Amino acid sequence: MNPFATNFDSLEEFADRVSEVLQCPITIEDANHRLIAYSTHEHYTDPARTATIINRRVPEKVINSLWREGVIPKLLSSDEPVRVDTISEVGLGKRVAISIWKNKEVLGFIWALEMNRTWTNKDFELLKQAAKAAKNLLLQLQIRKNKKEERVQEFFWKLLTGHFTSHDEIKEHFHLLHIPIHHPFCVIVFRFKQEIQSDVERQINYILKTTQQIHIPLYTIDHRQLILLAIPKSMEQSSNEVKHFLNSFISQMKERFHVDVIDGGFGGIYDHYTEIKKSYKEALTVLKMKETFGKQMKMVDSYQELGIYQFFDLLLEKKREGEFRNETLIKLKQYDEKHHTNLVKTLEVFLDLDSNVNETAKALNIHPNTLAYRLKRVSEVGEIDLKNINQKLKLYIDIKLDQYGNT
Amino acid sequence: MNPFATNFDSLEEFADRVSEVLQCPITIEDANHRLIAYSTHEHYTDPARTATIINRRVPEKVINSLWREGVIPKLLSSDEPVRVDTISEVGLGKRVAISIWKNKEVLGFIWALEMNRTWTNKDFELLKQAAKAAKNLLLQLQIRKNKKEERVQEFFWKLLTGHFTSHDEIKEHFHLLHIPIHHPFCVIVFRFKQEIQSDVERQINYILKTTQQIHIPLYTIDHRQLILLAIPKSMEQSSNEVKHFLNSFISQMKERFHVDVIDGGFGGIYDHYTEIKKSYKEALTVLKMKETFGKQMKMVDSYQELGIYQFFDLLLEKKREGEFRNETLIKLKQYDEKHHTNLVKTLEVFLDLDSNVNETAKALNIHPNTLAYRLKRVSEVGEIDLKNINQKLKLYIDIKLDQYGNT
DNA sequence: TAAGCTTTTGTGGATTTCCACAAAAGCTAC
DNA sequence: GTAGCTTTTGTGGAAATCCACAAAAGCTTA
Repeated sequence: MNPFATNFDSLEEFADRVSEVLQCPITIEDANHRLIAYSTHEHYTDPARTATIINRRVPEKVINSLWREGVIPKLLSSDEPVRVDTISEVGLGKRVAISIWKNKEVLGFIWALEMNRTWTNKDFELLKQAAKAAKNLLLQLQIRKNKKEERVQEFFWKLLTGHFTSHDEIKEHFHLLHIPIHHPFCVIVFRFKQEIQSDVERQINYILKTTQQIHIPLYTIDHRQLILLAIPKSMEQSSNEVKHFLNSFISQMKERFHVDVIDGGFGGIYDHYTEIKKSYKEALTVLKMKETFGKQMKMVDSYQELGIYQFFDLLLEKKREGEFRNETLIKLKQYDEKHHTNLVKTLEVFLDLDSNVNETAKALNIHPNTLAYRLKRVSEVGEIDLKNINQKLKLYIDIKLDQYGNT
Repeated sequence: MNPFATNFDSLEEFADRVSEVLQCPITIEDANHRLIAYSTHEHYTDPARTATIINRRVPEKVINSLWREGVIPKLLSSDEPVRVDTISEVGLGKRVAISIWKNKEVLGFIWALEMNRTWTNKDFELLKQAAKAAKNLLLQLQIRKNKKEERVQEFFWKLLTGHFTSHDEIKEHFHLLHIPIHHPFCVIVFRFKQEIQSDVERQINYILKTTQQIHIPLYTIDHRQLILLAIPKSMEQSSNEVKHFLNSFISQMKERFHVDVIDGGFGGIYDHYTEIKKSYKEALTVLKMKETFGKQMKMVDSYQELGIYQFFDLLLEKKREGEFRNETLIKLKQYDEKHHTNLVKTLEVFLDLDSNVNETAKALNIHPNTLAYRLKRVSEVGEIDLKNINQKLKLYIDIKLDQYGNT
């Protein structure tokens, strides 16, 4: 007879019942390792469980360990109980886990601390029955969440498109939707290789809900793009934190789910909620520039780091109107064309590398004297003084702009 | 009895009559040394006169010599005949000159080659009578010119404000107004210290009409500004020619007429007549930037030479909208404020001087090691890598933009 | 006033840059 | 193919830069 066949008023009651039957501490999580319920019988509890209960979610380092050990992949691929060995670095004692399924989707997990006893086949069977019973309880949670989600999505798009005009008005909305928020914040945009389908969406959700590097009160998906509102933890290191999250998100998507994220970028970090739109636009600019200037933008993730490329859009627009003709560049290009030389490219690399002779020669695989000769040629042909920053800068920008314009 | 009391059909006839009476070659010029008429009796003629007749105006080097020798100042200040000695460098033989007056204004000059004879008092008297007689003949020319001038002015303003849309249409208008023109051209703008009054206007006209460095088919005056349409002689050196003219105009206004021209600038050199407006706008931008960035713009006259300052207007506009916040600059400025240091200024000079340590130290009157220390401080405080051109450039531009914005 | 900090100046040596000169290699056009 | 050009690579020495270390000077604060 199924000991979980009765009706339960709450998930807490259910957790206690399972604990009672299996004689061990029980923790129930949703698919994103958020704590849903836990048993309260006084048993031994390991540090991992304590931390989970206090934070109402599983600590990220524990999740990372479970991925590394292959526990979670196993749970995501079958509905059988999985034995987990001690992982002492993260304070995790021996336990048995099982995933809760609905159709082909995992709704959550039940974790049972193993204590000092041997699990019999009967125990495993009971756990499987518990998982089945938990399904219906979890489904009810899901439905309530989905309704709210729709309203939240709409709200986020309004923020991104600048629908609201006052900081306090936005604050009020966050409050009404029970979304905890504070500043400073920024918008992160990821561009995926392919349109984001619902399975990938679930995986994204998983990573976003489990990460504890930064707080993500809102996110939405738009074709190949994933847009997040992110709140870094510290004030000082905010930019680094976001950068770090961005990179770990991309590598986790790749490693855990084999999903290719082409790139990501984030806009300015602001305090005023009306600046969400701006940060969003800036994040998109970062992506655009990274796409155009591949190589040299490799390490750039933020709008701040874009440097002069911040205003390339603006300049390009003017350039299209025929502004900013650069005689020097025209002459150099003509010369290159005619004599099959590489003056422009040489100059570009030289300027890229902060006018460092040695590095440039190395980068171009030429003798330093060859570089010197070419640069002398550049001054002559282009009638330019490379010691004059103004001329130099203008030329540099025009070279870059030229590439940008021709893409 | 006055031998010039009769009516003359043309100025040529008049010139011949004067030549006959005084027994020497006669040349009549307007106030700007344009040839109006000359006698044709076969007499000896010096190279200066020959060149004047062939070009229909006095060669510029001859005019310059006459200024240097004090001849022209004398002619402009009295209606007495002036004896001019040989100036062999410019092929000018001995002659006697007199200015033609109407009220307090000089309308032109009569030049008489002295030949190998001695001038008597009677001869001088005759020359004075000739000058008086020439007055009425010249006035008729003036009136015809003034009417045309009004139409020309209107046309020029239409060009400057972009009233015409087609190159050929403009060409046609030039043709109808009998204004010889060809490309490439550019617009030059001078800014005077004070509003330009009619006496200064006449002096300006004098210099513009006598210069042969570049061709000036149109010019107009607008409060403190003088706007020219200029056509350089050569294709290759066009920019240098305009630059040279610009500087000599300013120094001539100063030396000859004691009129202060604050500054001048010229726009791009273009081929298409519809680009007159653009060149004009660019010339104004040059003046604006020279005003704002005084020192470092000293040698800059053209839009080309403006370099990165070409798009400062554009950037400033964005900056006013709250774009381009530069964390580094903010931090540096805060640090300077708090510790009474000069990190920003030091950095600015360093970047101005193309990151040259020695020159910067010299310019700031500090020890090179002090500079090194300050730069190290800049990297630390501003969290910036001065070897990264992108960061460096952005910071440089933001520093300059900051100054520009605060003026 | 002394202690603790930042800033300036000094010294010396390793490294890099700059420059002039020259030989070698590669292209182009007759 | 060879003469005349441009381009590349090499050598060596003067000048400039970079860097570590340290002393001195200047400010701030208890």
